[in-house]
Amino acid sequence: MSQARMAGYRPGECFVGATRKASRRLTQFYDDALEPCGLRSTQYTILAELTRFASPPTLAELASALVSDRSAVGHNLRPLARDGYIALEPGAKDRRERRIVLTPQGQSKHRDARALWQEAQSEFLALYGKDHSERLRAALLDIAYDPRLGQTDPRVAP
Amino acid sequence: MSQARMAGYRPGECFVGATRKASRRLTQFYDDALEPCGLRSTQYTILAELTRFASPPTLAELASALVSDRSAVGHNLRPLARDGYIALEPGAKDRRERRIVLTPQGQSKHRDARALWQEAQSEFLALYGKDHSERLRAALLDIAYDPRLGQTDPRVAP
DNA sequence: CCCCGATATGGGCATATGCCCATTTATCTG
DNA sequence: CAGATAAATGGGCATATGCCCATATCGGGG
Repeated sequence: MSQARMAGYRPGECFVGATRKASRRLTQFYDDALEPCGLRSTQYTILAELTRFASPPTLAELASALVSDRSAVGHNLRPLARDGYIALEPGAKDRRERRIVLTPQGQSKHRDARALWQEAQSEFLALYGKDHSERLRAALLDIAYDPRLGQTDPRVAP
Repeated sequence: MSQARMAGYRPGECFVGATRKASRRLTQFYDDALEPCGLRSTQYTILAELTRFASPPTLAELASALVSDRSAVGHNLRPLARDGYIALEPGAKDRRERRIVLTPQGQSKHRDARALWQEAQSEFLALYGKDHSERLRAALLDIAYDPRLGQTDPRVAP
């Protein structure tokens, strides 16, 4: 939009609006950085989260970690499974479960992507400063994991 | 996920990951609050942004204000147009433009939704405190409108 | 006035997100 | 153990987001 039209504009005061705007801008920033490896921010985040579990998580466990809906995670896994980065294995004890396994190709892709991610991460830190950035991230994670703001998946509610 | 499995889990350090997680949680919080009026957070945000313009904006102007892609905004407008809350009028001078007009029904719906939104907003403020909330929002809007993080729409790039 | 490059938008595709409902499997209760 | 209940997931639908390409229109240089 032109500077003239932008002049009278003031961003709203809505917290979800501000968060979603920042989310879109940052997604573009990280997507640009990850572009050489062919992963989107969401896909990189999923591979990275998988490496944080001691053993392959179920869909519900990964969804909980990602503060996302189980079905959404299920959908998000399809392109990754199609490209061979993850595999879904039936649970050994509970055969309703699907354990999400990072394949060797997935581990390799994660290492490649991590280097690109680190560049974006460092650039962001350089732009906003370590203290400010870390306070901001802590505040965002407080919100993300705050059960007072609502259940991530209503099917889990008591 | 069970407390036992959650115990060993630590959220990542990625800024876009944290922002997207917070975005998903807050979207659910505001969506729940807006549910009685039938609007989603995104839709409420669009109606609210439209009231901030002195005259009906073009798609590109609204997309810029929302830190979103022009095509995405075009798609987002369809349900709102279908339900009669907005209308697209050809630009008077430049007939390539579509000016986005808030209809009387849209203005009415916005008023109803705003009351519900205000409740969620107040509840959020009560949970996180005025100072902390406002600092957080300012930090997020800084990021959202920071051109150093990338163009929102590559078609605008030089 | 006509061509040419730039601009505003639309269509199509892919991924992202979440809801509801159906199916499968586990567990509990009598 | 049979039936009811609960839990884990998948399928289908709708919206959200963004990319690429096509189309319509505008504005400037001959």
